[in-house]
Amino acid sequence: MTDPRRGPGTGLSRPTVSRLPGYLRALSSLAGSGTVRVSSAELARLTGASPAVLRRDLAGLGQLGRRGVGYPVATLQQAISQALGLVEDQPVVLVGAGHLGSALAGYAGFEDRGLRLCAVLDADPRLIGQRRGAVVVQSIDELEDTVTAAAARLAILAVPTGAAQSVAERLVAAGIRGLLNFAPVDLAVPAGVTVRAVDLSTELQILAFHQAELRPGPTGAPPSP
Amino acid sequence: MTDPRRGPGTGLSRPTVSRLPGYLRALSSLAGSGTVRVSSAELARLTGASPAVLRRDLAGLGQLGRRGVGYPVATLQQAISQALGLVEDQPVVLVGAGHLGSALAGYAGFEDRGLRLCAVLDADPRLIGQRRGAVVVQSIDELEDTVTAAAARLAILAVPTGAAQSVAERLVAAGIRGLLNFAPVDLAVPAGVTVRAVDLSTELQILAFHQAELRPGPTGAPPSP
DNA sequence: TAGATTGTTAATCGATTAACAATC
DNA sequence: TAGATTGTTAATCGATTAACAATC
Repeated sequence: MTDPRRGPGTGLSRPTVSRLPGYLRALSSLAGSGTVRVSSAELARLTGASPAVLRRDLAGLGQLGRRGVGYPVATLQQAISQALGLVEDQPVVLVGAGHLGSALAGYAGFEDRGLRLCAVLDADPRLIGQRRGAVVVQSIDELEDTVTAAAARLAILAVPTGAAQSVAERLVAAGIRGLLNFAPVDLAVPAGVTVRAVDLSTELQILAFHQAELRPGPTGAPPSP
Repeated sequence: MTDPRRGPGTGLSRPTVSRLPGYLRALSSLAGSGTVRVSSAELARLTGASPAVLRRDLAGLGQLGRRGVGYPVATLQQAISQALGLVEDQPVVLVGAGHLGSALAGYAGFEDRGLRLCAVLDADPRLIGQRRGAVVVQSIDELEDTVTAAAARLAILAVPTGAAQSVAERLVAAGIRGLLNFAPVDLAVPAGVTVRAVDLSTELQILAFHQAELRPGPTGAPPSP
């Protein structure tokens, strides 16, 4: 056994975990329109997954569907929320109240999705005291106290590139275990801490490849839809 | 042959393409500090990839390194830029000049990374004429003309969820082939168009799983770093 | 020459797909 | 019963890893 990356008990692969939020979103939409039951074929269509992958993913969460019938929407929502650790709202600390941080704080989907923005911090004294979403901007000096008080394990980093690494280190030292990094830099963190990076350039560069790749090939006829 | 997803000539796998921007970023940093040569071990360390994956990825771009020596930084930058289709700056259209759109427009790394923000569009008449980054906000009525005039194939969608699908359709009809979607909705697009989605909730929910997973297991002792 | 490092091959690992028996 | 749909198995596919020969 070299690297047992799977968690204790939960036998969910990385790709499976990355698809669960998408299922959850589609299920919320279905629930919102009063749908109580859904088939793997329908949910797959809504999320872009294949029906086989979907059934396999869901089978990993327990005996949720009924053969010949489908899946109960509410049960599925509960099971996925539980698997992701979102049964109780997860407190999230946001560092950075600039343009990007403000936009993220205003995101209207935290509560609905098992997340709760519990604090916004910034180093700029002029921003302290201003409203962002449902909270008031605090000084970054209060970082450690805030993370501890909220028992937060998730944080969003929307600070200038030059500050990202040191703020990340303070967050981790205070107890943060999952970091969503919007600064264009590769953070170094200790084992046991997960970083996900969102970088505008990276995303656009990947898209650039795909659009460049799909030039009309040597065969003259363009592919029909 | 069922689904030849690889492009004409360029034999780059999806995971390889998604790693190239990271290499490019590390190389820019190296070049900035005057480094002219780098080994796969060092570049791997900087980007978090394994040296073997890195060499394999780069081998797909041509004969770039020299055995016993390493890779020339400048040559590598050129080769990756070429592979991604960024030798000439790619024009990018941004739709949405609200909080998020404004933050994205202010992103200071477009030019350095082979991208050029060529227009910002919004439906709100009060925003039209305001500066965002290096450009002035135009009416969304000019969407088709703008995309055509710039020959843009990449666009960023930072509009309200309810508007995302219809704006996406207009962009695609005007010639956009790669869409970076910040709205929390699964866009339906025709074949040949690539969508990448950035969703705050999705990212945080994935992080929630990882931090929940890493609870101390049944064995008493916490894992040492 | 000796040491270093790439490019490449073969082995391993893991995920997806297709098919179908179980079961509602 | 007949039709539908899940849960699961086996086959396929693709990526990563480890090792090393080639070569600077």
